Amino acid sequence: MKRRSTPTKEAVLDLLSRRGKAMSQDAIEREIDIDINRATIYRVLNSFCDDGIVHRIVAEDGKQYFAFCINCGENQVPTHHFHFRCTTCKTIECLKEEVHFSLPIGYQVEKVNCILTGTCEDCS
Amino acid sequence: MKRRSTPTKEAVLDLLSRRGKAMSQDAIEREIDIDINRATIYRVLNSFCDDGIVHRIVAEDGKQYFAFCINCGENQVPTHHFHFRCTTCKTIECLKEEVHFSLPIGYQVEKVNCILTGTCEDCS
DNA sequence: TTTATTATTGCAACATAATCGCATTAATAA
DNA sequence: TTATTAATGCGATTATGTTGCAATAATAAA
Repeated sequence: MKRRSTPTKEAVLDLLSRRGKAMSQDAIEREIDIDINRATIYRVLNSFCDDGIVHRIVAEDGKQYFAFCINCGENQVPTHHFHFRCTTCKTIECLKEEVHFSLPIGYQVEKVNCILTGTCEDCS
Repeated sequence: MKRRSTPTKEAVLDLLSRRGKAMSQDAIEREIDIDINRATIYRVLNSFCDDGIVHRIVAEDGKQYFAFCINCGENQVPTHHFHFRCTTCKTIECLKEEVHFSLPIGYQVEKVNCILTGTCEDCS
């Protein structure tokens, strides 16, 4: 399925890159200029994830957040880093801090999801 | 509000301790001997969390998992450790591996939630 | 032991996040 | 300019988790 360029996709990607932080679907719908349907936003975000353009973070509020991560290389395998969710300004940002771990024998990792929750610099 | 001992609470706690892994509400409802209402299970689990008897993990499937953690001391401040979610057997277990990180200045952490997802020893 | 207090439970309704089917629209290739 | 099919909007649906309320039952008090 070949991707097509649309105003919706451009607007979402532009917003994510301008914010520099991870955003949830509802935050995107609220803060974006144009009117985009909820399902469409999810579909666009999921396709971005499939293409490795943005990455998905699930916070301990159970919600998905999407980041056009500046720290991450786009096409290279991303190094695993911590994310910080601020409960005050409701944003999630990628930290430079990398996640290091070693696994017991026989365990195979596919995904890493590390969230620190609290108050960020701007809000404390 | 003083806690009371009930068959429901005992059954849930017993199941969690026997499993030794974190379980979601639906897994508990499915695997427990007696018939317990969904809302009740959530209420029991939440009260356990409030009392520090079990701890809550939110995986990257967005669901809450609850563990009567053997590695954690019960009353002491828990050290942050990684959790491993196996997509095959649908369980989450506490790893001994501790989470280490340092934060940028001005950031304050309240919660730590680190999930590794993949295939566990038994399933690989 | 009996009674009173109130924590606990079940049920139904509700809230929110996320997905899906389907018809329509529009981006791109021919 | 036309044909193809990806993208979109809409409504319905699924899933997770919570809440209000009346009924039940665990525990304290008499």
